[in-house]
Amino acid sequence: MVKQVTEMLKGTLEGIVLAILSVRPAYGYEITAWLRDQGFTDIAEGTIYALLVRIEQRGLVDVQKIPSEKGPPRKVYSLNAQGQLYLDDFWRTWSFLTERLEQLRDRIERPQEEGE
Amino acid sequence: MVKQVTEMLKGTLEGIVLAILSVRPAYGYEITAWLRDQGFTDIAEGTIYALLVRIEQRGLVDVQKIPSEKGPPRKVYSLNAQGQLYLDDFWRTWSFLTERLEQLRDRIERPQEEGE
DNA sequence: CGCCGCTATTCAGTGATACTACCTACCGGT
DNA sequence: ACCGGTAGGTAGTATCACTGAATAGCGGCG
Repeated sequence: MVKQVTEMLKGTLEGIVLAILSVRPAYGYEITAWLRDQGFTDIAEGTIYALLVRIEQRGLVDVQKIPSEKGPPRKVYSLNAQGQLYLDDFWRTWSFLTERLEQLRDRIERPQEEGE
Repeated sequence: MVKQVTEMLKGTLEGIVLAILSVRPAYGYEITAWLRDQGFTDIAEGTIYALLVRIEQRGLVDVQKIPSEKGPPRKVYSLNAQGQLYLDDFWRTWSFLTERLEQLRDRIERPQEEGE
């Protein structure tokens, strides 16, 4: 029943990853693990990698291949200037959405103020 | 460039419409107009109708055909018990997402507290 | 040595959702 | 008869996340 989060993540997950990369560069496996840690337990492995490929192709991130002690080399992504602009847009869009949703929720909780 | 809202609406728009219907019953044309009014200027006409068909088929709303003075009859949708349960789930999922995003934004704005 | 587990990435196919771009239909006014 | 506003509907497309794999490097255990 509750696959809502899957659909709600569309468009948002991208912003989340860019936001993570704005804190510091990271690679796919690391990001996935961190997200699971934060409670996004149902984010599939492949999802993050596909997303990273997309944002790389759009030129929002720079990539560096760095050898790992244990396993194949890591692709470390870092946010570039264009990515930062896109992230700013993301936060604006997100704020717009949250404001509208908050208004709706308020109206539902206080039906007498239905003034419209 | 800024089609972010389109992707971010996926999964969210459904909740928004259900939330609107929880305030009072409404019909498609009315909902679309209201959304445009609220700043969702790029929501296409057809989108809402398709969404209403979906939630009706899932049994989240009840439908009543009511004649209009000007134009074809309206299909007035109202949230039923199952829809209310689904809406509750939506708010839970939404809260989870906003909390995570707020945490992320806070961490970015205060990078010295990166403690993790 | 061979297998397993962990790290790390990639990919083809599927499903859900919103958009584009239309079409149908009812009504009143010119 | 036509047009604009009201009202609903649909086929095709694009995007995005998920499923379920495969590939590859490395270390440890029997």
